[in-house]
Amino acid sequence: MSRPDLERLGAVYPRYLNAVVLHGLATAQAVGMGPTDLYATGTLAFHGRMTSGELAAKTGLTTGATTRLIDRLEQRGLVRRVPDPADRRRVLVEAVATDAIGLDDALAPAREKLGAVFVSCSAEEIATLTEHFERATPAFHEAIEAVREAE
Amino acid sequence: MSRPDLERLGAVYPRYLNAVVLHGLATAQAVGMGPTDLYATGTLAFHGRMTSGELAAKTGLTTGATTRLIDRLEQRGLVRRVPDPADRRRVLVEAVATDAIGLDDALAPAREKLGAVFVSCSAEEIATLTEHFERATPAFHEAIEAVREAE
DNA sequence: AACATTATCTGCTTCTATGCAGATATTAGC
DNA sequence: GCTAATATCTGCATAGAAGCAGATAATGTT
Repeated sequence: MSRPDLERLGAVYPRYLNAVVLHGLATAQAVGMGPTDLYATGTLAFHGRMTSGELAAKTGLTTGATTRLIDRLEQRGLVRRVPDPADRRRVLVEAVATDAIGLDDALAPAREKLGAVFVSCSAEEIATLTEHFERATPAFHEAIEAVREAE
Repeated sequence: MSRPDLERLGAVYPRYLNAVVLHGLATAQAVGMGPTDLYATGTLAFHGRMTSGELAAKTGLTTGATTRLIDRLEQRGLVRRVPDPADRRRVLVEAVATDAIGLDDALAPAREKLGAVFVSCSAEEIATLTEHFERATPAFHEAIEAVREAE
């Protein structure tokens, strides 16, 4: 953070991240689930099919806890267990494309407020932001792995 | 989301938010606290002094649960209770400027990976990003309030 | 001065996520 | 085919967060 323009970013960015995570926690509470459950569902939706073990690795839970996690999600109809035909020990888990939980409603305020922020941007700014998000996403995932390994 | 450039953003952004929140959860776990506790501490650090009641409102907890929250944070030396001289029923809570918990270490990977993303940006792009974060932060806080009220 | 209101704290209870260790089922290696 | 390794599941135990209702203390209101 030596460049002068990065200075200001260094002050703004932590507050921003704090707000994003707090919003995530509030959203989970609004739909009546724990944060882990909600964001594991997101992970499944974005990543696609995944074995129980992979999900355990991504969430940082033990395999036992992950079984229970999947149970909870399945009970709510958010997720489906599919036996892996190639290896019948394994269970593939996939997100169901239904909002059985009112997540859309819970995210409505964020969509509205953030939408307003984005709409007022020029096409060029949107391009810059989109590219940033695209690059930041894997960076966060790598950071997650690194943090978990550091224990 | 009608503009063509917003289309792509709409696909990228949810994944990005998911990654940010997951990283927040992993960080909390790494420092051995619950997500609420960690991000309440952040809120205190950024907002400055705050009464117990205000903190309760910001976290969405009851006042009783907030008392316990402050107890936990105080025990870890992250926070200090200061009696309000103007109104002695009230307790002001303020963040202590010490990293008694290894948060800096836990955030190191994110700083590194994200730092790499930012450093490769032009000054103009950094300006765009900084401005966006500045505007998105209050938007998220408003969304949090809206979600809480909607219950 | 008496009463109502507000702010925080405490005792108690509950709920739920998680870990751990062992069970079960399947595959892989020799 | 027998043994070892792997993947998921189950039983049990625990810890910890959070709610609720009542207690305490301070302020404001008439």
